[in-house]
Amino acid sequence: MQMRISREQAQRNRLRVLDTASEQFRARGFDGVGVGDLMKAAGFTHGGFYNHFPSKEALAAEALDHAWKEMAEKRARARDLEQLLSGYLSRTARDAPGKNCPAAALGGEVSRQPDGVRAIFADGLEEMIGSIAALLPDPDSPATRARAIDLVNRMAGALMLSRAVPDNSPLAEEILQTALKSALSDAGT
Amino acid sequence: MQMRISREQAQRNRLRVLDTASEQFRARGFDGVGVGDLMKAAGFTHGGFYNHFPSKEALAAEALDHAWKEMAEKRARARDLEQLLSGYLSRTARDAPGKNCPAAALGGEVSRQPDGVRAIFADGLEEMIGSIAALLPDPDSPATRARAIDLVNRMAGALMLSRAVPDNSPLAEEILQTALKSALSDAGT
DNA sequence: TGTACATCAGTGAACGCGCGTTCACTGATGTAC
DNA sequence: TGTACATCAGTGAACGCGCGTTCACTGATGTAC
Repeated sequence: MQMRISREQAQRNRLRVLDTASEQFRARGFDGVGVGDLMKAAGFTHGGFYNHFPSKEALAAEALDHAWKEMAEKRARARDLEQLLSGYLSRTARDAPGKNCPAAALGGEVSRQPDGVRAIFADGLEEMIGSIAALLPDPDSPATRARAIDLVNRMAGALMLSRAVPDNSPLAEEILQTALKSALSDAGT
Repeated sequence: MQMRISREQAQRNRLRVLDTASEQFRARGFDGVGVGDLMKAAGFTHGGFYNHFPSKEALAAEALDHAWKEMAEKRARARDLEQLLSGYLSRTARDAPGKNCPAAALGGEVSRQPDGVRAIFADGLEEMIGSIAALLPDPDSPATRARAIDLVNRMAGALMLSRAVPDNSPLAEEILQTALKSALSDAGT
């Protein structure tokens, strides 16, 4: 039990809490994760939480932002739209909500969050739309933006619905496969 | 303060609690509505709840089923696919989650619910897919089922995302309008 | 470079509060005769 | 049809529990000289 950690270490600890929160919130929902659970999962006791964040709500906002940034990096790594879509609509992504798109995992709950959280959600979503448009032909046209929005709706919708339905059910699989096939053919080279 | 109501009245009261729960859960989420809140909103005190339902979880399952049935009736009233889509993807629907599609309102949370709830969700979703396929040309072909699934993904995705984004933001509007336009053109007569 | 003191990240007990659920009670309804 | 009694829908106080948050404390880190 060591106390009074160095400032660098404290910053690393803060980041660890944020990473953990970002994953846990997506996996269990904002209400499904307590401050105590969270700090324990990050390897701390609950009391220290308020050295880093003013409230759970403030953490929720920051964790959502963090999740979007992680997704943006992942998207930047995709070779092309096909690779991006088949990763997003994969069984692997379906079964790891904590490591994947916050829109699919938290969209429903975000609508009941305070405005700050919703604004951050909108920023991340806007960036997702932009990065998908960038992978389509004629990236800056309004028609392309519309196609990108439609793709995002399908992606988030399909991933969310596939998760809601019972695990390993044929419908769960069918939703993902159908969404991927339609998205690919609509976005066709 | 009158007690010991007639059996018919008791059944009507039960239904009132169920209606209220069905709306409140969609509007505020399962975790956002307490048994106390709910009974109060229905016009009762909390204690009587357990005369009608064994637990909040059992109510959640039944209320979800109830919501799906309500939606099925609404769909049955639609003249054609165009009318169905423009109602589903309207500002009115966006702003009244409690009276509209449980997939868009609760999909994310359902994935964290017990299997019973998820199975009921899947049944309702399956029926939604079927009733949309029925409005497309060649209703029974596998290709039509795929189109119906794709439409459902877009509908639920768009409604959820439009709600998550700040109220009255241009993006909220754009998501709905874009989704409606794309869905209509893909489903084109 | 060494010493003395202030700082503050993390600990864990404690807080008030709201939750889901239980229970003794009430008194009109439903039933037996 | 009338009377006596059992039933049970709804009430509201009470329960244990977990939540978000606070706080006194610890002791190594950071700083002043």
